[in-house]
Amino acid sequence: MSALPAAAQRPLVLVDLAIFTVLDDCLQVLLVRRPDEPGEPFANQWALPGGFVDVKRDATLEACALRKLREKTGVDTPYLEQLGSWGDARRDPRGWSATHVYFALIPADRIELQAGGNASAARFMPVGARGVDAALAFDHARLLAAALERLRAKVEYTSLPAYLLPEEFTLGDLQHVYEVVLARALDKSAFRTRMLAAAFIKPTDAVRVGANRPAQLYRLANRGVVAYFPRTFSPRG
Amino acid sequence: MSALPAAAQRPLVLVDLAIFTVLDDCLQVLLVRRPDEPGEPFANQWALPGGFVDVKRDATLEACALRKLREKTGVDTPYLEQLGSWGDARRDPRGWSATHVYFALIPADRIELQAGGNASAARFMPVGARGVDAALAFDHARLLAAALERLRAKVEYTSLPAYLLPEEFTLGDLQHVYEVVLARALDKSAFRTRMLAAAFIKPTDAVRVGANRPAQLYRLANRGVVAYFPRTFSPRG
DNA sequence: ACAATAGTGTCTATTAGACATTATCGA
DNA sequence: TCGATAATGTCTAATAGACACTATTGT
Repeated sequence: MSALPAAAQRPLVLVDLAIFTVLDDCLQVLLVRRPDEPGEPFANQWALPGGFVDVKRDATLEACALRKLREKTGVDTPYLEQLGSWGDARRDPRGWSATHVYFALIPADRIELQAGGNASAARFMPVGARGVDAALAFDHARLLAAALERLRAKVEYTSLPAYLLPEEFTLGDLQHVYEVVLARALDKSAFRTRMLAAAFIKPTDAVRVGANRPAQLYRLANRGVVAYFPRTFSPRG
Repeated sequence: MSALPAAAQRPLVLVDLAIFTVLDDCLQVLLVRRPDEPGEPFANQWALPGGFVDVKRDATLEACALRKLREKTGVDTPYLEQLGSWGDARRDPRGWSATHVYFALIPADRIELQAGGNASAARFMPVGARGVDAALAFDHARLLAAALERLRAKVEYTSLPAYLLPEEFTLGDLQHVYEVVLARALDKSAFRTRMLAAAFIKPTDAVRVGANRPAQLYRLANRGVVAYFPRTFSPRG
């Protein structure tokens, strides 16, 4: 049992991505259309972007995820977190396969969709309470469900939604993305106290003007550090 | 890029396990000694138990993890959670490899260590603030570090330590394992209120007698459900 | 002046932590 | 009676949520 598995006995290894953004006041996930070519399973169906690890090009799994992210969106350094891995004998008709799933958050204003490569089309699709409307290829429905569960759970007690915004944003903007992802309203006063106490944002020296009182602009104090709140948002908590 | 990778271009796929228990008032992790055989890297060094996925025997990654867990400990259904995956070109001298890491919690009283198979020895080793004393094979030191970080973080706001205890336990026992894993003392009154409010344990109709007032025995209300507390344990929080 | 959003203040119910007190057993 | 641990009660400081109120812009 300790011997190296014969090459033919090795599972297929893939990386898939759940890339989220907030567009039109709605949480959306990036999907690509499967190519319609001989030997390609699930032709023309929608799927999460991803594919095989290339041992020649990808030094690490994360590098592979970043490469695929860049290829699809043109974005270089969003928030990227490993979600988990799924592997079994039946999820891909081409053989025993294991996929490493990452989830990414990117601001809508930085996206430049690239439909090239293996995908004949790429688009963001709105996410409802139970996922997207389209049927997804492979087991991507459950991968997406897991990504959504993780995202919605973490939004309750972390600063993750800040990565869905442009570099500069107001506290109103921030509250809005929280409310979009959580699909419920939050109290303004409590929200502001909480965000400022967590100290993961710092005011810039600019304000946003409009048909109302100007709003202070903020930016992340440190893009690499996610803030964890000591409690959940839950009402009456 | 969409073509199936040639068999020789496929990464090696492994599963490794961080199996924790509390023994002698100390958090411990199961390690195995690498075999001293030709072609086996890191001969005689300590490592996390694990090995190649066997596409003939393992229907899924989790089934593979459970198989290895059973082979090493004789235990069938402890707490098992996927930690994440690590894959790159250099972590294993035998080639580009990706390992799926699981972490398990098991009660010390159910363990029957099995040293057979690929491992010439297996033992629990105490875990300090920065891991174990021994040097570990491969990149297992960082895998263990990640497992410890996850465990210690989750102990702050979940019922995980209950899986380190026998089926029946007192609130005193429970507080003790929390204190061992957190390496700090907790207030008894707050602890009890919190555990009972979370309602993941239910009293049995038995008590434990001793040289003091008898203690109510509890058991998990539902072994499959982990309780999440609305706050962290942090003092003055 | 008014609409609109930004930002702050006040009140209250809840609760975690600290610590004291009471309870119940064996020796 | 005493030692030991179980279990509960009391007090206080902190704070989240609810909501009212003030501030500052453009039109």
